[in-house]
Amino acid sequence: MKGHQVTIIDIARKLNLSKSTVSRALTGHPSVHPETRKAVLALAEEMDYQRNMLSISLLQRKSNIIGIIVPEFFSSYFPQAITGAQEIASQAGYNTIICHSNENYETEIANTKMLLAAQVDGVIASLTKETRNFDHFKIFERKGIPIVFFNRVCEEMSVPKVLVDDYEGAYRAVEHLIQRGKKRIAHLAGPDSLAISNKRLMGYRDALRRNNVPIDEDLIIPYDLTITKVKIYLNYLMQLDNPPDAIFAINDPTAVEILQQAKKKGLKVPEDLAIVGFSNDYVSALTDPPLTTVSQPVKEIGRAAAQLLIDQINRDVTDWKAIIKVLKTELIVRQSS
Amino acid sequence: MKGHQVTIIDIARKLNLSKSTVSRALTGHPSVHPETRKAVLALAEEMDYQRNMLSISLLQRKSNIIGIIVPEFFSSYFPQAITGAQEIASQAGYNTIICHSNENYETEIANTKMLLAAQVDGVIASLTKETRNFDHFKIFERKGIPIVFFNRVCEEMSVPKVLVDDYEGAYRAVEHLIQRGKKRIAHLAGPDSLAISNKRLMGYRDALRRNNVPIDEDLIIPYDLTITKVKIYLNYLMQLDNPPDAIFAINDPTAVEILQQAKKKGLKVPEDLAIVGFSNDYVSALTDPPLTTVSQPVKEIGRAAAQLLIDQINRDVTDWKAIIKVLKTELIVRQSS
DNA sequence: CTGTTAGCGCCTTCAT
DNA sequence: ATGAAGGCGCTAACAG
Repeated sequence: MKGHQVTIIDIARKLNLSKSTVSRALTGHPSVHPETRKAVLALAEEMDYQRNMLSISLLQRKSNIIGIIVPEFFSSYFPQAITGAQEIASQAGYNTIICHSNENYETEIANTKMLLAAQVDGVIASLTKETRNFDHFKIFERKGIPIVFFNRVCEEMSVPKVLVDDYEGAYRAVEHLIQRGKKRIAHLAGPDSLAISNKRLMGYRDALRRNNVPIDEDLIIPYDLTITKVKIYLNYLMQLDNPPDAIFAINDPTAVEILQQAKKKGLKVPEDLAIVGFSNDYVSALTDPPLTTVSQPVKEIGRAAAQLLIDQINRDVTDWKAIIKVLKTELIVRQSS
Repeated sequence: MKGHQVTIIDIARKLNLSKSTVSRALTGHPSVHPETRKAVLALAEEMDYQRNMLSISLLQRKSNIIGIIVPEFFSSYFPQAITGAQEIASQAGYNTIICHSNENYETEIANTKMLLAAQVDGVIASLTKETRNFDHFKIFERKGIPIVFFNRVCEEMSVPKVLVDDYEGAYRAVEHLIQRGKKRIAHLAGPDSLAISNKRLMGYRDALRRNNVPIDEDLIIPYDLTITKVKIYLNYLMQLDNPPDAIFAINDPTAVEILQQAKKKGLKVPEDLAIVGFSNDYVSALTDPPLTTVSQPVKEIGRAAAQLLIDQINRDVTDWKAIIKVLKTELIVRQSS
């Protein structure tokens, strides 16, 4: 934007026309002489004219930008979800600004401020594991900017959300381990700040309870998703008097790390220790042995979130609908269990 | 942006001040009464006032947005590179708009048009495997908008680029296979539209040549990076009268797929077939056996690209420098070779 | 079919 | 220390 930008005025001058006529020709307005239109379009092309969205956004009070905030970019989950969201957004004429909060609450706040300043028309977000206060998200609501959460959602805000049946998925995963004959099933859980952690934990508990497997609180370890800590918890678990014979992990990166550490300890998977993850990340099919996991339709989640958001944007603030969309998971049984 | 946006005028009215005074207070201009400033800042806070970047961008003819175009989001490479780039960009006060071309030439063109319309101050790009014409990128140069390529760079444009020593990396990888006693080393190469394909291929050839291993053109297969085709090529190779005893793959996803398919065929890795990849993706350490690969400092590549871009943005068009930064790779030997 | 005018929200002269 | 005026690039309303 440093060199001289070609504007409508440049074209108007060269063609001896008014700005408005040029503008009309460029925007496909019907009432403009075919000859004039042709001349304008030809010159615009020749001069590499490009509409300045900034001014249009300012004028129309609509930026056609959607902000997306995700906590990390490490697993294949969020990149995939973003891909789905962008697909729908760009079809609807929206650009996207992607932010990662890097699992950091302060960064998340900074991201929301930035999106606000950028005048986004809507926001799709998934929380950091640290987020317990939601004021920075509530500002959007107050300003009439719709927001949609997915995966890591804000429970206390009544806005659209896209989820999977975490409880169900966890339940089936654990029941599967029981059917495999496992009696001491541990759960490496997520932090209790995240609703998905709690839902998966509930699925775990209920699966044990209904199958009359005693619940041992020592086998339930909530952790902060810092992958390097997995080793410590695995050591702890295996040194119990009555160690687990299976672990259900909150997500695939965790399961993969358990697997690596278990192998290092000389444990046989699944004989000594069965492992089940959650999400069906790209890696989970490639490990040795391949990982049993609960798959979710990640791209579809992104698509759904974008669609719900665009619906909200097109609706008047007064009839916003807090639709909660729950997608299905599927248990994928591989050789780690 | 649908509800009423709080503007400087709103604040001015409530405080019985002029717009300019409020603006000055907000921007930290020195010549404003401390009392006034305090009142303005307090009210701004209370009203959730947020500066409208659109108008500022329009006025200053600088959007503070950097566009990033990458071909895919599937391997961990591009997400990681983007993370590095955003780190530097946001430190320097730039937002980023991320586009994926999805390995599609037309989409790449659409992306560049969009970034142009969004008035980005600069662009970081990595080409699709299909891109052979670069007019859509040259427009940026012509308009005085700097552009930096990384990984998949445009050879015919004299702009900053960030690369790794692909030739070196490939050379060392192949030499390593030779040292392991392999005699028939195949290369699953990338499409010749990409410079990195050719450089890695040259490294492969030279390593064989200098070590007096005959080059068999039948063992060199350029392909379009469509992962599903790997199976076909592996079948072809293994059915040769004199099949390969090792394969050097253009990248890790390819190597991982070769590994999976080889195992399906009952081949022992590395005894029957050694495999080496390129990039040290997250997965490559987790496969069975873990993959030998050439690692690159991906995040650092992203950082370097962003830094070079910001340097260009801050320089006058007349003294843009086409700095080419080459980062080091490192051979990581694991059990697949 | 074309031209004129006004203004989106902000900052920057220039004036007081 | 504060105000008033102008304009970034564009479109929409109102005139012909």
